[in-house]
Formats: sequence, structure tokens, C-alpha cells
Amino acid sequence: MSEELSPNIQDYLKRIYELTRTGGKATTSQLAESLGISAASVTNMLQKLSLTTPPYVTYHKHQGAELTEDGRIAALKVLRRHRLLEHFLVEMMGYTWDEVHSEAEILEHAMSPRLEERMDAALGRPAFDPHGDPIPDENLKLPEISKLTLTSLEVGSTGRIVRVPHEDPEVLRYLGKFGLRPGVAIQLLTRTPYDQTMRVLIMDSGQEAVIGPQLGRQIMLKKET
Amino acid sequence: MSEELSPNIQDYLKRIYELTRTGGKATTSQLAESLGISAASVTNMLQKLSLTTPPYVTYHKHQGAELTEDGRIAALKVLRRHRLLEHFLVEMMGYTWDEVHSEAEILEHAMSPRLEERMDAALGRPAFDPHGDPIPDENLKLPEISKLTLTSLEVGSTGRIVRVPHEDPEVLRYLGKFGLRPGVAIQLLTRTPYDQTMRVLIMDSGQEAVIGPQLGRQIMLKKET
DNA sequence: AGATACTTTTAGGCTAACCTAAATATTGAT
DNA sequence: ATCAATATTTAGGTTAGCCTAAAAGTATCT
Repeated sequence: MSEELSPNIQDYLKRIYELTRTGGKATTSQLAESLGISAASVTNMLQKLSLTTPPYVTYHKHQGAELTEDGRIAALKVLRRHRLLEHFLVEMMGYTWDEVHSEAEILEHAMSPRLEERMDAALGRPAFDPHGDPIPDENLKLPEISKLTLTSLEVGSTGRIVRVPHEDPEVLRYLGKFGLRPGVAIQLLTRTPYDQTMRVLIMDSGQEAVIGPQLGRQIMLKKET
Repeated sequence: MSEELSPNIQDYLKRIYELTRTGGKATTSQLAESLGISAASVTNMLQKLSLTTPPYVTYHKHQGAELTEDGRIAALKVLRRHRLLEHFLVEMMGYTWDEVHSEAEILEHAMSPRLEERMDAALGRPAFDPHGDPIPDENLKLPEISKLTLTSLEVGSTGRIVRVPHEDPEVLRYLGKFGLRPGVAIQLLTRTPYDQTMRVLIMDSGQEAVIGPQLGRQIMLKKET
């Protein structure tokens, strides 16, 4: 049964996990887009992954895919390695947070269980990666996370950033420029009526940053005041 | 031209490098044995590698293969990553020296140039890995190494270990038990006439170890007295 | 020099992923 | 409810590496 999944399959499962985390199913075209391959290839793989023993996804023609419990476990294992690696690259190798995602994307498939354990220990068993994404523990339990986004924060109220998006280096460099990183306290100054653009005060530095609604939806906060 | 060689090809080149380091050519069956695949597959790959532009090996039917300069460069790049990783795993991840080879064998193919550089810097640009194997520097220059083996040391004379074999975990655990590691001073006490078995004194601890000629040929020393 | 043993190569196949083009199903607008 | 647009699937093909079995070449021993 536990036949060691190929890097490819691990990537599929990870994407399905991410695409379905807020509920619903992952469609063929979402997966094709996200993996940078053709829709036809995705269909093939989904068929395959739903017919293995055990199956890793449930899949019905034209209706998209969801993870089975086995698939979810496999996805969380990859996610754990990915996020440990990101933390490691920043803490021990001097990476900036915009450099780590693509590097971890490859290393995660070359990491043995032994290295996973030793690295976790060497880093002090961190619960979050540099972007605030939760790191599943060795039993794949995820720490509690906030569900409040910047986009849904009331104007005038304050909060502490707990999580930012993690993939796009350009976005991360923009956020980094203003010191917008997990742990930082901010106040939402204004939100424009039609396009929802926000002005945000970084409380420690007194700096202000402008954040669009798209990005704001991916910045998670813990209510502070 | 620089099309990023596949992990497979990198492994072939690395093996050829190792098999031809003391001169001569690598034969099909040596490579098959060493890579754990069939001789037919090796023949195919050697043909392919000798017909690329640029070619990575020179190869003539039934006569084995040698690296071209391009091949040698590619092999040294892999070797550098491999040995940096071994050093890293011991120094920063708490590995023992018998655990690192197989782990580095996989990670070396997932390491970006950026990580190579950062890791080299984080480790203080080491010149040797935990087994005493020389680490090519960023220009792929190798540090000078001793050519004296334990097998060719005169009975009664002393030396300092500079290098031990690196692949076989069992051998490494055996050596480790006696503290036989690079940097340690030893004296060759006896060598039996017919089978060449040696008794060695570890000078710091006063312990003695027995070493066969096969193994002795792979332990490199610097003459001391 | 011939016979046997060993090594290497050739020939033909397999699998995992990917692709494009064509066929089919679903969705959304009238 | 129909039709066009979009999404998905099917069909057929490619490439990189691997395999086995059979053919061919090389080496060794007398």
C-alpha cells in the first residue's frame, strides 16, 4: 500500500488540498492552470489517482476532484516538509522570505523522514513558517489559525498580522518594504467605497501602505483592540 | 547548450568520474554494477552522452567511457553539492557520518545554485567533508590531497588520518567506534605477511584497531614522523 | 587456433508524464 | 429550451529511463 508517491503525484495532491481548503472541489482547469500543464494531462492523472488502492482522490467526470483521507494525509506530509524548509531557509541559510517558496517546492520531494525530523528539531519545532502558514506537526495536526482577513476588518480597528500570501515573490517584496509581516500590529485607516482599496498604518514604524482588496483577502489578522 | 542535466545523467557522470579518477576508463559493467541497473541500459546512456552537443563522455564500443572536459565539470558540480550537503548534515542537522551519504545522494539533485552558495557560506566554506573527501570550491578547484594510504605506510611509522571511505555505513560505524576519523593520529603497529591485515594504534586513546588491506587502501594519511 | 566464458551491444518493450487535436458535456444567455 | 461558448474528456503520440533476451564481440586457456 504505502508505495512512496512520486513527486508529481505529491504536487497534484498538494494543489488539490490548497484549492479545496475552503471547501468545494478542485476543477480540472484550476489544477491545469495551477500546475502549468494541459487540462488533458490533469484528467488522466485524476482518473489514475481515483482508481489506485487506496484512492487518493474522489473524482467524477466533469465534476472536479476532492481528496480522500489518504490523499489529505499525503498532502499534509508534503506541506509539512515544504513549510519546515521555508522556515529553515530563512532561519539558517539567510534567505529572504520572497526566495523560499520555489526552493522549497523542489527540496520537499528530496527530504527523507529522518531529515524532516532532524530539521524540525534543529529549528525548535516551529508552528508557523515565515509567511505565517501553519506547519503541521509530526502527527499532521495543524495549529489553530485566525480566519479574519484584512478585507473584512472594520475601518479604524487594529489587528496583528498573522499570515500573508506565500507564493508571489513580488508581493512579498512589496509587503516586506513596509514591514508588513506576521507579528506586526496595524490599523486599518480607510477603505474606498467602490474598489475597496485600503490604507493601512503600520503601528511600530508609523508608515502607511496601500493594499488592494485582492491582496487584502490573503492577509490574515488577529483582532487586537 | 547548458540544458540542465537530468539527475540520472548527473549520477552517470559522477560515477564515471569516481571510476576513472585513478586513470583508465569506466567499463559498461562497472557502471551497471555501481548504478544498480542493467548493462544494456548503461550502453544506451553512454551512446547518448557521447553524441550530445557538447558530448559529456568519449565512448567507443567495447572500450568503456571517459569524461570530456564538459563531463568533468558537470561531475565536479555534483560532487561539490554532495560533499557540502554531507558537511551540512553533520554540522547543522546532527547526523552521524554513516547516515549522510545516501541522504546527500538525493538532495544533491534538488539543490539550486543559490542554496549551494548560501550553504557554503553558512558552513564557512569548508574544504573537506566529514569523511575527508575534498570539496571543490566555487570554481571547482580541488584542494591538494595526500596520496599515502594506510596499506602503503611502513610498519612502526605514524601518520594522521586525512580521509576514509564514505559510502558504506557499516564501515563508517566500525571506524567511528575506534575514533578513526580525519584528524586523528595513528601508528601502524603490525602488518601480517600474507594477508596484509594491520594493527593500528590510535594515539590519543591508546586503543587498537584491526584493519584489512581492502579497507586500508581506502584510508588516506599524512605522514607525521 | 579453437572453444568456452564473459562482456557488451542490439532489438524490442514497458511505464510515467507529458502533449495536441478532436469529440463531448456543461453552462449561461437569449 | 436552444445554442454558443467554455470546460472536460478521449484518442493517439512523444520522451526519458528502465528492462529482458538474443546476438555479437573479446579474452582466456590449452
